[in-house]
Amino acid sequence: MSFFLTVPGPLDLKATLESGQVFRWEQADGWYWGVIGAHGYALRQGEGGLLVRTGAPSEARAKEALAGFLRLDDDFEGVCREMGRDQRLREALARYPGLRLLRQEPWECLVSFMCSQVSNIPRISQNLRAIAQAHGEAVEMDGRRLYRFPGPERLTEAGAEGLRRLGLGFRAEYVALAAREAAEGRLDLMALREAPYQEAKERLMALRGVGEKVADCALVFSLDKLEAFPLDRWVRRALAEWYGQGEKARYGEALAWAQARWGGRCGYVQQYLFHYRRMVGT
DNA sequence: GGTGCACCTGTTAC
DNA sequence: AGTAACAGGTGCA
Repeated sequence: MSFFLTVPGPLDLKATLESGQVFRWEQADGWYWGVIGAHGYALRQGEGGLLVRTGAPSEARAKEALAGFLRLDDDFEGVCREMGRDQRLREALARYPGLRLLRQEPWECLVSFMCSQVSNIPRISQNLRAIAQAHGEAVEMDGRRLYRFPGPERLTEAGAEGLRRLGLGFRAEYVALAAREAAEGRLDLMALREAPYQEAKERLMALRGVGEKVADCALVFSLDKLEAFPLDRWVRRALAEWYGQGEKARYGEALAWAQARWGGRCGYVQQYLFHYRRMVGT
């Protein structure tokens, strides 16, 4: 099935899918291929929206899934107007209009950022593809084989050793432990969507291998906590160079500074600072 | 509570 | 081509 998805406001598909939020969307034949929920999708930039091909059962269901994934329920243009009051963000917005935050599936998102520590984007992608290919359910679409991300039960079976063989290194143990907690019902990620920021963050940080930064990534990219502000090397560099903040400031202090300044826009601001600073180069 | 080191291994930089 | 530093942090002494 194929159709056109009208999107209000700017949407830059490439920047959105390649700005380090998601790691498994791949470009081929001029389309971006990936899985949302149980179905395969191919997306392509269009004027005023996206060209969509999908194996989803109905157009209505596909549109609903895409609206959720792309966070079309956010007032993106309103957020941009507010961000535009800041000099640096205005530059970033001019350069990358339509860079969106995504609403990912929490389990894959958590695993993604557990895998991200002291790694790099090519390797993170490789790790996640290896996990999906080895343990995920295949989804056929238009002659391509895509994979769903395996659930906690399956990754519990795979175990730390199995994950290590896929190249996760020391992160394998962390993922295996989190998988077990989720599979046994001690970790309910979906429930954290309803919990307040601080409470959800504390639950995540109780997991081995999840510190403040990884927790904030899971919170902002999958658990609807747009006040989260993941502070990685790039964002710290941006705050130091552009806002006179100490690059070595304690996480909590830098976070408080950002939240006081940007409030519920922190998620979007972080994404723009990260992407812009990374594109500017070292 | 803060500091310094180890952790797997693919990329990247000489 | 080969080698060393570095990479979207975190746990632990």
